[in-house]
Amino acid sequence: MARWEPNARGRLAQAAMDLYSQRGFEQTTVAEIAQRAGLTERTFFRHFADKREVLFAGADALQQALVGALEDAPRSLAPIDAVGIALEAVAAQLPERPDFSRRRQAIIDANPELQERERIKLASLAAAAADALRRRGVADPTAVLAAEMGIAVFRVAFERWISATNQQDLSRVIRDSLDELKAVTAGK
Amino acid sequence: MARWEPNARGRLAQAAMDLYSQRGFEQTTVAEIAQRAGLTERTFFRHFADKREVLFAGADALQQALVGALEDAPRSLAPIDAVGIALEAVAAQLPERPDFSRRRQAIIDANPELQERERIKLASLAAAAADALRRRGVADPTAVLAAEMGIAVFRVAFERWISATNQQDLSRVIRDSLDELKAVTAGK
DNA sequence: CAAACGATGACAGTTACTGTCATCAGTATA
DNA sequence: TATACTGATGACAGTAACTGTCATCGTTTG
Repeated sequence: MARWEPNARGRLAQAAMDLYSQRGFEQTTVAEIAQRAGLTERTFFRHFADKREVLFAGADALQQALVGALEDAPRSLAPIDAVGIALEAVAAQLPERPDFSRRRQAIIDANPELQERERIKLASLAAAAADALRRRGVADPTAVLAAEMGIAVFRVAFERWISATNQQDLSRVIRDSLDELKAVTAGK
Repeated sequence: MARWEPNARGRLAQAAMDLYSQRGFEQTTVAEIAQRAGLTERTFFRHFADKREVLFAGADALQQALVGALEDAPRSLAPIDAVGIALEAVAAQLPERPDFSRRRQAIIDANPELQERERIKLASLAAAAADALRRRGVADPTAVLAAEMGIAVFRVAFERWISATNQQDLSRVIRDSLDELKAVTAGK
């Protein structure tokens, strides 16, 4: 018989989501999360670097999808369009239904500390995209700007996607938002 | 005679900059900052919301300059060009010489927590710019995208400006960077 | 001149996070 | 089969960021 219940990390993440939803992020202590998961506070910090990180553990997979897609994209594509393809690869990593993303985003939107972490994760995505573009031969500052624009498009599209009224695929919303971006910088 | 030495806030900010530079942000305690300023830890937290905020207290003035310039800019300008003018107004708030900005940025670049705070401050600038654009009659998502583009341009330009080799005005670097942005989204 | 004010100090309390050592079921090794 | 090793967890003490609260006492105001 196993010495411990399996999937400690998953239980911690679930307990954290539940408590952050119910009481709010600040009003939840790590001790409470650990207790609900049947573990100790110390073990929480072995699985997650800090109290916020439990909501952002999935970011690594998104970053890998982004970079992989940029490496595979046809070299003939302009930087901004390669980024567009990469954004759709990121979208493919998310569940088809936005329910989970909505729950998670509501928690983040209710707390400034979590918004800080979200922004730095997005900045990290942008930096990884810029690196991948440079490996495609795109020079700075074009690489940085194309990457930042891609992330801006993703943010706008994601927000639309999880909005209550939206009916479309994230992939579709991304394409539309990218087109609007191109119109903006064309000075229209 | 005054009951206390004047400019407690300024002394705290100076002490913090000095110590963050010498020992690094993490290795500096708030108690040390307060002691160097001749005050107590409790007083530090009356002037600054947290240990990071002491490096970002100037952000309010930048935001006001940004919004003011957007309100004053000719309505005939395309959103992205109005944003360009607003960025130059922000630049005018900074000292002409990048020395101070370099010192400050070196501290931030050495610490992830400070980078989080920097990013959320920039995000706040972007949100304020988007609001100002909406008041100019620019619809979403154009307003959001133009604002985010502007902040991306500012980041790139600022980094160039404080680089050791740069000789140009921040204002000039901003104009150049904005032109490069336009080239990116034109699909070149 | 008395009362209200406002910046600061003193001090106790909470909690995020870290370092360190012990525990012990499972696994590899001699 | 006995022994050593491993790896996830617990136990526990410690640091430091931040908060709440009350006291202090020059300054300002009526």
